[in-house]
Amino acid sequence: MTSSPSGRRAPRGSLSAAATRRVERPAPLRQAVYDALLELIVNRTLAPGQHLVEAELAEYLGVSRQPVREALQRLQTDGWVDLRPAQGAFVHTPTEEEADQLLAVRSVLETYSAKLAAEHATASDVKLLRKLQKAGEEALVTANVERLVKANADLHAAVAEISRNKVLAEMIGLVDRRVRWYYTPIARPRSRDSWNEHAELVAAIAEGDADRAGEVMHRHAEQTRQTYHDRKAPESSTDSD
Amino acid sequence: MTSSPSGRRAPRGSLSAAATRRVERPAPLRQAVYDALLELIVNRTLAPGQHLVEAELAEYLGVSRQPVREALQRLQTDGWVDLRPAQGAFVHTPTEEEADQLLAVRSVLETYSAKLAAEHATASDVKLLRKLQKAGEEALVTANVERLVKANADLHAAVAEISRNKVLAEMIGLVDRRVRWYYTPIARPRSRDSWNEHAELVAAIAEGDADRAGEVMHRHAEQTRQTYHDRKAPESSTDSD
DNA sequence: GAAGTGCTTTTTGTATGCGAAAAGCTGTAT
DNA sequence: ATACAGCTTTTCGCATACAAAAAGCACTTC
Repeated sequence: MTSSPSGRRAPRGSLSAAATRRVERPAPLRQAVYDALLELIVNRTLAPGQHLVEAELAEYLGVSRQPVREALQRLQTDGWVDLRPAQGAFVHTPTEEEADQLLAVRSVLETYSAKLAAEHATASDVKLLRKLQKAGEEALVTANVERLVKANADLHAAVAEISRNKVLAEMIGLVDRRVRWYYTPIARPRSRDSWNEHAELVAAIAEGDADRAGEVMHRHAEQTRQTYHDRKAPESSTDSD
Repeated sequence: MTSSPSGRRAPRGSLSAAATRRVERPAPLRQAVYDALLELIVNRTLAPGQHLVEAELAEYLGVSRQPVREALQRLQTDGWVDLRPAQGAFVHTPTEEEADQLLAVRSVLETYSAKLAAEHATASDVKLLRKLQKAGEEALVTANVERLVKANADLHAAVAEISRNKVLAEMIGLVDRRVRWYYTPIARPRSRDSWNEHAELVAAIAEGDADRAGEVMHRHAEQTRQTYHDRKAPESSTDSD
């Protein structure tokens, strides 16, 4: 939006170094556009298969085509849209096969992530996990789907973070977001079990038991995968939460 | 089976369906630029840390800044350059930590890939693997480093392909290329052992022994990782064989 | 009436232009 | 001589302009 240059003055050397938190960078417009489009895709405003016309998006977002183009191309490499050579961008249509493949890869990555997390977790890490676990269980009580999804994502992201492998964490982030996109419409039924498994996982990490953490996470991921397959049969029209 | 979703117009009855090879698309310029820049980075023409000026690259490649920009941004998401907000692109400088993390992720992904490959390999798949194995051993004899690196990449890519998991294969492709970038300078010494392990891997896949294939690949990947660490400190490792 | 062909419209791909931010340099004052 | 301030240069980020390709439509023809 309007990023008015509100007198951001470069601090002189006289300022305390600790407080000199790198002032927010001009925030590249393409990033904002990327976020906006991703949000529109994830919440189904832009339907799978839909043709995305650069000019339309540009006008809708109030920017020129250039940032839109750049955002679309990054969306492609991240698997959200298909960019056909001289034809433009289409919202990616997830196939059953692809969903399963993503879930399989996720399972492998998350299992490894859990193992590493158990090896590296500090006391404060465990504290954070317990906090997230609690937040998830609270969301479970209120049956707020949106909060549940976020709590789930936060916990998994935290585990990935604690694994101390940035490359791994980044990959998990990408895969998880796409899995969530496919999975959200049917996320409700498994929530209870899912959080019980999470609790088990946190316990294993707290004990520093890598093998057990990996095993629990593997079971958790495969369970999710199974649930996806079981649920896939009934074509749900609109699930309201 | 998942048929083509929508509107793929059936070819005229008069045309042979098999021969209707989709004519090559105009080949977007950004793709050519991406490939060119990646090549320049991998072969060290563009050194790590170097500042890449759009205008210079554009002139050098004989195109305008636009395709260069788009290529640079994709290079960023793939981890080859760092795009600092208002400052431009810099060739990514791999850290020791990052290399190890990549090797770790690669190990996990490739292990899973090998397992799947053992489960899905057909007779012709095995034939292909044996051919690639033979090509590698020949390259080993001629001691042609470039050919060796390519043969190695081809074999691993083939295994990923045979796993029948496209998502996995794509990820392995990304990770492997970066690993190779870090690893190539020291690729020579381990070639012999490496190809012995490859032979073992192919055998396991041919037998359809998923556990063994996974175990062999895991050992192979961890060995590579170890070699990387040993080599990094230019100790007098004398002969590794 | 149906099929094929050529034209028009739409949309992408590439190039260029312009403003702004950051880095570098020079001159001056202490 | 050094350090700071202000200016200049460089380079990016975004907008716009133009050309080429593809899709859609209407017209013609058999």
